[in-house]
Amino acid sequence: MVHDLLLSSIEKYVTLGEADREYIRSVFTPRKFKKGQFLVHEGAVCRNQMFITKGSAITYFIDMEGHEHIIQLGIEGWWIGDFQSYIFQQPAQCNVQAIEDTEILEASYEKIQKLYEIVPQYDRFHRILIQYAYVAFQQRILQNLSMSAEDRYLAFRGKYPKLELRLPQKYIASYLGITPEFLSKLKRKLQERDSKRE
Amino acid sequence: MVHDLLLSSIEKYVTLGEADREYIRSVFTPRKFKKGQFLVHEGAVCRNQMFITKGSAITYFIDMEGHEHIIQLGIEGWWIGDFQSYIFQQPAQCNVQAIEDTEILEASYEKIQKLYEIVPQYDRFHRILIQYAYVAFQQRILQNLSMSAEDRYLAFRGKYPKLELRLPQKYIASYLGITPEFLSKLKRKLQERDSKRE
DNA sequence: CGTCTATTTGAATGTACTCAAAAGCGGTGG
DNA sequence: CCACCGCTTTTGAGTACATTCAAATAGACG
Repeated sequence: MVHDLLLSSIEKYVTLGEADREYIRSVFTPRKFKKGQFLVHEGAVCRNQMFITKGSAITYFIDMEGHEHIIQLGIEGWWIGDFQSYIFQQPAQCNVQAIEDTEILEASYEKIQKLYEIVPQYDRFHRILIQYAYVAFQQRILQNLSMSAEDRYLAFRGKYPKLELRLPQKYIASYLGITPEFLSKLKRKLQERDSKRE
Repeated sequence: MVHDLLLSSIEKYVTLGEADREYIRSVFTPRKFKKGQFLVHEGAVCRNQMFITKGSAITYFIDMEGHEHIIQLGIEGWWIGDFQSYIFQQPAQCNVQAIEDTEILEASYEKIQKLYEIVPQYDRFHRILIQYAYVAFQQRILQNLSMSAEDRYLAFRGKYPKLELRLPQKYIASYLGITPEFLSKLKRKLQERDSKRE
């Protein structure tokens, strides 16, 4: 039911027995957030592993000039949180906020530690998850270093067509590392180019 | 002797017994590279975990315009390689190259898998290493998104004063995501500002 | 319907890049 | 030991990509 998306997401990477599934279900509890609510506040410790089952959320950082920069964004089926804060159980540099009305499954750091012991496959899963997250960050650094804003936007659209439609443009701009104004101009330029082609 | 730096680097994060140390020593074998030699070639699989005991090396990516972009740089006491290629044992997108005459300790993927079983503390160590690497990438993304080239350069100098002195400027520029010409201009501007202050 | 926020548009500006050329530096061979 | 070669760094002029600021327009929500 509620946990199906979570379990199938885990089982993409590791094989679980029915007992494992049952235990994982017992560890993760549902929670709802209204649009705009905070899943994690800057300065607080991110105490939970959080998996989105409905809606969407962003993790962002506020720099010294007060500008927001989105590190991570996610919709249902994705993990969200301040990973850095969670891993080291230290105060978060980032805020995590719901973009739509959002439902998550969450489990505390302590419960996850225990889960690792009882379901070693989950331990393995978590490691794989970190590795993928690491690789995703590396790709993002490479893109930021080597591609223009236009190319990054096109790559984003290609990779996450669903997000493009659901998230406000300003968040996509922030994720890409450009201003919302410039993204708007980029989009117009691309549209003009498209219409000329016909 | 040769393995001391490696062991003390591991023991910063986990506690080892003498038997553990002995086994780790047996797994890692030394290897030397001349300045300019490749530790890993693009397209080949990065088969080894590599730890620098002397010298320095960079991991870089070549984009479609033929420009190099440095993802990672390291001197003695640092791990180096194409982590993505190593983790998934897939062909590397990157080259890894010695900047000075360099000596490393290396262990194959298979040997490391066995090491995980025999020395569980090494398993734990490796996980911690990935977590730190992940966090470092996140910081780098944040810096690229929120800071000017000048601020990034100053942050780099503050964080890695040793590297600043030993590596050619063009590699530092590439790591920071700017052209060598522009870094040269930045340095002059900073010098002029310093001299005025006196 | 009115308010609040998000998006679009335009003009002026700034940061960083490209290209080209000169200067510096290190290694190598005569 | 010096001269030369190749590579790195510096410098300058012109340019491009992206930002800032301000204002208008469009959408979303109560």
